[in-house]
Amino acid sequence: MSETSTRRDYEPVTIERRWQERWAESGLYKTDEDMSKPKHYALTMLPYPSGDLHVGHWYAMTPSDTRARFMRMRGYRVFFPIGFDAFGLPAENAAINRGIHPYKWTMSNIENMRGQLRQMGAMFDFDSEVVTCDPEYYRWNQWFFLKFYEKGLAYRKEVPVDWCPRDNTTLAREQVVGPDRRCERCGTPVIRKNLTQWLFKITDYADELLDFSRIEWPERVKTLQTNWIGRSEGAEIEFEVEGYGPITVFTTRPDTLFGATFFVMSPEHPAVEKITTPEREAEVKAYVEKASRMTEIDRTDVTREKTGVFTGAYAVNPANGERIPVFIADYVLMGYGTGAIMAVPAHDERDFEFARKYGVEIRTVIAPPGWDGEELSEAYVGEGRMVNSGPFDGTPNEEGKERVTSWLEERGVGRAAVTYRLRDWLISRQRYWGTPIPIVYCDECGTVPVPEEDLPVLLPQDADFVPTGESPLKRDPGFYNTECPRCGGPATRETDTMDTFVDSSWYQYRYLSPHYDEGPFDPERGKRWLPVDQYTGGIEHAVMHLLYTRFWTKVMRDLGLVDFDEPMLRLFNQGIILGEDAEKMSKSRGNVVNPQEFVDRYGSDALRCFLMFIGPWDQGGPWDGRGIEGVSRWLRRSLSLTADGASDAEADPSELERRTHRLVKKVTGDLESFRFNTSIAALMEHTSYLLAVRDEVEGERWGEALRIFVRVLAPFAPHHAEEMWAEMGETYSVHEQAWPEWDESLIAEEEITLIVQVNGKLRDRVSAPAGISEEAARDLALKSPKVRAHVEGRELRKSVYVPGRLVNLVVG
RNA sequence: GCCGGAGUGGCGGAACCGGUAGACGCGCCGGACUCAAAAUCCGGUGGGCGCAAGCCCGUGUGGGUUCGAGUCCCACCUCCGGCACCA
Repeated sequence: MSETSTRRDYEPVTIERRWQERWAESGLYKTDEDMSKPKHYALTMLPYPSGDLHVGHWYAMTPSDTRARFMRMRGYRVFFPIGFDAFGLPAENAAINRGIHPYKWTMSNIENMRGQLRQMGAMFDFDSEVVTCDPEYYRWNQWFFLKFYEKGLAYRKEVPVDWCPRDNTTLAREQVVGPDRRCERCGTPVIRKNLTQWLFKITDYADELLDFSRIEWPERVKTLQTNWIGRSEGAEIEFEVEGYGPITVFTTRPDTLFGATFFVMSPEHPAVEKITTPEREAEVKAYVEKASRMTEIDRTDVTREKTGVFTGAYAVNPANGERIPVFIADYVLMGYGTGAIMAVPAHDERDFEFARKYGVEIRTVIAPPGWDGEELSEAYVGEGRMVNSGPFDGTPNEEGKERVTSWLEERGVGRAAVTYRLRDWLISRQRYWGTPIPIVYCDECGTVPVPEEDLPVLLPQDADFVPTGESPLKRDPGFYNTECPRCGGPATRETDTMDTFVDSSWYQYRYLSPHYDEGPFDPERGKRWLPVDQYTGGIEHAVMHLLYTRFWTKVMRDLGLVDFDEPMLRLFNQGIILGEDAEKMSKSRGNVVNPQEFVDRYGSDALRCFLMFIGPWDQGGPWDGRGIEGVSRWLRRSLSLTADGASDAEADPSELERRTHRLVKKVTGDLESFRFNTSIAALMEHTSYLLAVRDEVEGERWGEALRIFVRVLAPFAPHHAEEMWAEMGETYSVHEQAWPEWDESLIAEEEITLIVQVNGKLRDRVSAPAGISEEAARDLALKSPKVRAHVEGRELRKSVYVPGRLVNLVVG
């Protein structure tokens, strides 16, 4: 029977289903607990249960699976769990639109997606699955909240918050994106509100979060987080405001203090009302009023002309005792530093613009190179020597920063200070579908945490969850009204729920023991598996999830729950898979690729391999519907390798061996560094070679070469490799086989192709023995007629020899 | 404006340490099989000149370093991502 006729009815879907069943029956992917092996905790970001796995999930998860399988074959015990990030807005919105309860909607989606995940053929250990909307899970969100509260890391405060008018809830600052400040979820521009909200004190960890020395993460993420935290070093300086008292400013330029010719406060600064003189009151009030009505977008528009009003008050510059006018202006933000600044127009562009407009003195105190004493035509922000600065004249300004700071310190009017851009994490959400915050308010006892033993505070099933701007839980009397755990008197519950980023901040710990009920995770399991060795997921979480989970782990360490500092040692960010039109996939564009269609037609392995083949994983790229055909063709062709061939043994056996070992080396190196695309290219190339020599290789050697090939293929195309392995009569399962080793000495070739260049230009390729000497190589090169044509009649000045590769003849 | 990243055939991409530019795949062209088509298989495929051997050009642009540059350095252009009145 010819190979084409046996393969004509090749049906990947049938084969794949069969193996998936066999794998499940035999428990092939139950987590290996053999403690004699080194551990490898591989984690892929958990999906939101939106209903169906889209091609983006495949793009994120199947290469992660390939990597995990590779580690398993290399002798690690691998933990590769999966779960569902099940709280959040889409469930509620779907519920509102279709009248289904969010719980039902979410659970049926999860059920559906579990099946789809199995179809991927990934080695997920489904026994460790976590569903974050399960009380068994969110109970521990509440437990953590109480621990944070005890440590003073959870607090409630009236703060200006970003409010999404469409989703009817507050957002964390990280969840407001773009220059026009839109909601990260729905794209609606956010508005400002003042609300009393719960926050987590992530700023306590700002400095530690800037330290990436213990993790191998992409530079990109480290930079994004560093910028987001935005550490600025400088000084706090107290300015005495006449008739009021000291007001503190923050500056990064204490060296320019002598040039502070005016003082500016944010319109929201609490002292504004008190310092304003009666004759300026009306104007100041009007300005404050106007500023408060302005949207955040207009307020922070850099291109807007600076405005402000004089308060009538004067402050004293502590450096030189000069009286300087106090203004309010909306370019000073209450949310950064102290909400007040010393304005140095000569050395700050904003202050310069303001001073020009309002006729304030612009006094140079840092001399630009070659400065002749005249007034500057624009702010000079560069380096220079201090001038007009009393005792500091002549000091280089960088040195001046420290000297002025200690001078202020000695006089008790200033100190070195650090300010961050990072704000505390606002976790309150006015929505139903989230973890209730375990706090009770009692008239007698005030704010009372729910005792640990009363957890979980269950989310009521029958609440009316339509959002109105207030938490739906407030309208549920059964939930809202309760007893004070302290005095037993009547009390009410906190009705806000937690940001869903709380759920994903620690899920990697819960996976270890999803049903453990004495703590968030079983410490014994933790010792075996923590921390996560390799995390994979999208870059979009750089300053949200990836920052929160680092914060969370540091708090867990300080709570004595873990003994390490970082949750994930290594991180790899995959790119985004785009539509065929190279645009982001979206329903409105109609360019969404449904993976199911391709699974049904070509099989999971073809889809997996195609997604890995498309390009570098961190780059993403457009989907190419025809490209998958090529991958499918390759897999089908490779299947015929297992059919018996003739055994005339004509092919060069060392060539087969060399290529096989070279393949192992190549794929091993590529998989170590996530280069799936070139791995697949090498596998394809090797397949073509094997097909070409198949009838010319003696049986034993052929079998050995093929066993290596199939094992190397296994992480990429797990079903396909399993099928080939079985057809070869090998014992189940290929996925329990060891990753093949390669022998460097077998890779080396005896004959090399020597490149011959003349003046750096390629002129010929000649065959030469591998260890050829420089002299011999040069002589060989000079014998080539092609080379001679370029050398003849010219002087050979020198030659460059790269052993085993090339010889370059330099002629004049 | 500031901070990252990237520009290579018709397309996705490869070239990992400065040493054969374009691996692998798609597409396209030609051939085999077929009554025919699909599928499959074989061959070709950066551009220009040439019958050919071969020669010249070619990795966003311009310069530089080097025996040799897609790769290193300088300047610039374009695109993508992030931040942005942060004192």
